[in-house]
Amino acid sequence: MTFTVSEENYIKSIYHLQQQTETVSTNSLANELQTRPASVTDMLKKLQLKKLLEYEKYKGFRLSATGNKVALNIVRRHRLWEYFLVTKLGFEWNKVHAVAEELEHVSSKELIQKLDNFLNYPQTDPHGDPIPDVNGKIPVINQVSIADIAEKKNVIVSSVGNQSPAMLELLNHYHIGIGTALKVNMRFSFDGSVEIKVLKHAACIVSKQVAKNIFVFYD
Amino acid sequence: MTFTVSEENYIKSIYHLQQQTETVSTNSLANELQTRPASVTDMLKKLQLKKLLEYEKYKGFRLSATGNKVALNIVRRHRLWEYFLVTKLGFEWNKVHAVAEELEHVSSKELIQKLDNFLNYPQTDPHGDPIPDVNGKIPVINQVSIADIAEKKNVIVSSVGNQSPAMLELLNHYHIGIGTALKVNMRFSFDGSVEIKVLKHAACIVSKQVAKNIFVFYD
DNA sequence: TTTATTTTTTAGGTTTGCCTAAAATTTAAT
DNA sequence: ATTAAATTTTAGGCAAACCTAAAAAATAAA
Repeated sequence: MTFTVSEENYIKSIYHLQQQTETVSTNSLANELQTRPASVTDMLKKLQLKKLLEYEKYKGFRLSATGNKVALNIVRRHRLWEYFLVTKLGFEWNKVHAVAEELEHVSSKELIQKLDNFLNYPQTDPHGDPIPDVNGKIPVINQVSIADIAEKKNVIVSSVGNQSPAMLELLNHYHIGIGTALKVNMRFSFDGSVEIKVLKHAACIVSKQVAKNIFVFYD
Repeated sequence: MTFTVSEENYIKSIYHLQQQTETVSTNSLANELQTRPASVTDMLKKLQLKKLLEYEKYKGFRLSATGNKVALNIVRRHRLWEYFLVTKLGFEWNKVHAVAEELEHVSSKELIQKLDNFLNYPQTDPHGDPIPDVNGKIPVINQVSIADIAEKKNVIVSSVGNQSPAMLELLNHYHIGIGTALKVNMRFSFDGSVEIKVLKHAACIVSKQVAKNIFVFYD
């Protein structure tokens, strides 16, 4: 089965919103896609007809098992392209999203299989997010937010929870990226802010909000 | 200025048809795009309005200077992707067309610039067709068809004029690709067919029609 | 538990790109 | 030079994906 670019965008957005809330609302999806609630309702009907969606009028909705598989495939394509753009073409990791957004809709199965092989089957994209395999299986990465780890521990950044340009700008400023080695010096219980020390750079303090979005490996 | 996928396909097809005939007809374009003449007329009006086309009712049409620039940019993207697919992802050179057809519509300028750099600024695509540079300049490749060269000359295949699957199948069968070294043993004046000898393979005879489509370097 | 507010859906309309059938024009044949 | 045939355009429609404005339903507040 094949889908339009628009359908794929809806499916992908529903998938992402589902990670946070059990069931998705029309308004939140409209907001995510920068479109109108009425347009969302239109598309919901189509997706339901195609058995990609579990949907009852006025009751919210979520992807069906099939819909989920389709979503994972789109996510897979998106993240493989992001990895390609950063590691092969030399894009900055905070500038790949828009381009990957276009590339992900190129549908050739053979293309993605060969791309995956060319990239040597990467496990995560440049933001540290896991790349689903051909069957939609997502590799498990053991990680904790630096808002939650013990002080004085040397750790490696594994991923970043929020990928807005604002967040990425901040991380660049502090010289933090995937793979960066850092240490949590101390945590201030007053507001949950955290003092961190990045190798070869002066110690700095990040807010709890930021800390929650920086994940590091643990075993 | 930005164009829809459909507009880009029309522009590209008009460009290609123009290589053979001075002015393009509605029917031939409809045939090329596997669509109906009436649909073509619709689009012609749009492209004319956007100043991409010189067009007079019932009189045929051709790309304007602007239209030509746009076309060259699309051709550039298409051929860079083809080169990428063959040299990096390991696609067979006769199977890249369809995939490149999708990739060419991804519009990011930065993407194409970085891709070109990554590929090391190739001059020709896997079929030997020249790749226009950022400014639309097409590298000149000195070549002649083997229908026209002297006998007993050792030459290198530079490009193939017809890229239909049928032609590419035939070439694969005779072990002929871009860069293949071969010699024209003799030409039969009766029908213009040509006996050629590919290095390490038995001599074989190709029809005049095939010979006209095999080009080799000369200086 | 009514009433007010917010959310969601329906109704009806637009644009893009396609279609068929019929009319207009050009080209070819008698 | 007419007539016939082929080509091209117009007219009117359809589906996808969006929109606004109004109606319906659900949720929150009084």
